[in-house]
Amino acid sequence: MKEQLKNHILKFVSPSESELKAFLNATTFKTIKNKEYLVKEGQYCNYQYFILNGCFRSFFVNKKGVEKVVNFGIEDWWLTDLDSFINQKPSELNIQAAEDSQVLKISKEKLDAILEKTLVLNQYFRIIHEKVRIADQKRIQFMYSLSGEELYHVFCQHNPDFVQRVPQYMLASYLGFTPEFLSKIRGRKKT
Amino acid sequence: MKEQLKNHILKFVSPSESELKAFLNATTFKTIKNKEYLVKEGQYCNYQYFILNGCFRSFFVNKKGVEKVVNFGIEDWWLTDLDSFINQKPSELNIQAAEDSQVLKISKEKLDAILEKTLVLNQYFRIIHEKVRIADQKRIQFMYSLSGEELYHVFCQHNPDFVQRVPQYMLASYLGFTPEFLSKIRGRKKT
DNA sequence: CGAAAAAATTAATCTAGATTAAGAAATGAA
DNA sequence: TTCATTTCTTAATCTAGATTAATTTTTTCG
Repeated sequence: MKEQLKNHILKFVSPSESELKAFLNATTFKTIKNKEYLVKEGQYCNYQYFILNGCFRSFFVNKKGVEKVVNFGIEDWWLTDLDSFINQKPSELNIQAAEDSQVLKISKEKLDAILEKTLVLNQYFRIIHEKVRIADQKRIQFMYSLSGEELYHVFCQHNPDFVQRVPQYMLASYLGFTPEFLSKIRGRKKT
Repeated sequence: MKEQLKNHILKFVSPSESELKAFLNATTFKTIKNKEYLVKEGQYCNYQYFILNGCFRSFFVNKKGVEKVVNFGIEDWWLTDLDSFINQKPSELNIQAAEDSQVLKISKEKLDAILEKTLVLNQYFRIIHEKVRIADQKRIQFMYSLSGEELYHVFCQHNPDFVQRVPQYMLASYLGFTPEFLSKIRGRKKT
């Protein structure tokens, strides 16, 4: 199943056989059942996770005790609490499986050692970061310019398959409103 | 003035003299007056800008014709419209000086050529991206959990110096509300 | 300096979405 | 196949912040 990560890397950069092998060997396979946690608030997040299949949400709990979904992750995405991972501090986020899932994980020590000396893998992760930043930028732009109802419809158009996969209340939270309001929207128009 | 960029790079990575020189030589100096544009919506953004001094805002204009400030940039920050720069498409953002400013710029061609072969500079930009992603993450978390009033006070606490430097209406836009509302907040409590 | 432009304030009114509270459906485990 | 848990819906009420519009203050620059 490391083929899948290999293919993902080859989409963006051209490592030598040995560079690729060294990296893939540094990863380990893990299975997670729906509702189980990859990372819990307060823990140190010492791994970066590549999702092979399944689905995750990352969320935090606000002062009122409400869960706020910050992100989703699906096949072929890298997921972690970056702040915890990079700065070695307790995580403010939880990362929880939203389906039975499989991931490859790599520890900070191993990743650091590889990034210390391998050009192509720095390129790979630089490119991944660029892509995420562009996506986040788009998301902020949407959040700044669309109403809740518009946000929902745009999200459904862009991710028609994905909408089916997570409960409505997670989607509502991710889009920045309450499940009751999402329900109201869905009552208005059929999408 | 390329000393400043050099020092910034040395904070994060350890290039050889020649790697450093090659990179610095690829940058060119530019002065911009307050209100002038580095990037305009619709243009291709072929440069990445390192701010030596001064201040910039990036914004887009929403459907209703209202300017939405997406980000600010100050000394020692890299600034660009990433989507336009990376994917070579017309920019959706404007980047405008909010003070008389000075920058170093590097073209996409030159940067690509350098990143093609230099480990340390890939590390440098990877680290920059990591930092920005962590900051963006924090920002999204704040936006999801704080009221407008709280957002404003937290922002003032974290950036007391900066608050003086930009007009209130830009700050309001950046925080996601109207200048009228910001004015109301400021009327309530003194900060 | 003084006029014009840009920025900030104030106040009245309005609305998208929150909150609260029940009940209905769906899912799941035993 | 049933009981319990989780998820979704509906509806009434409430509020943070938008909108509009007029006024004042500050900045700019000839």
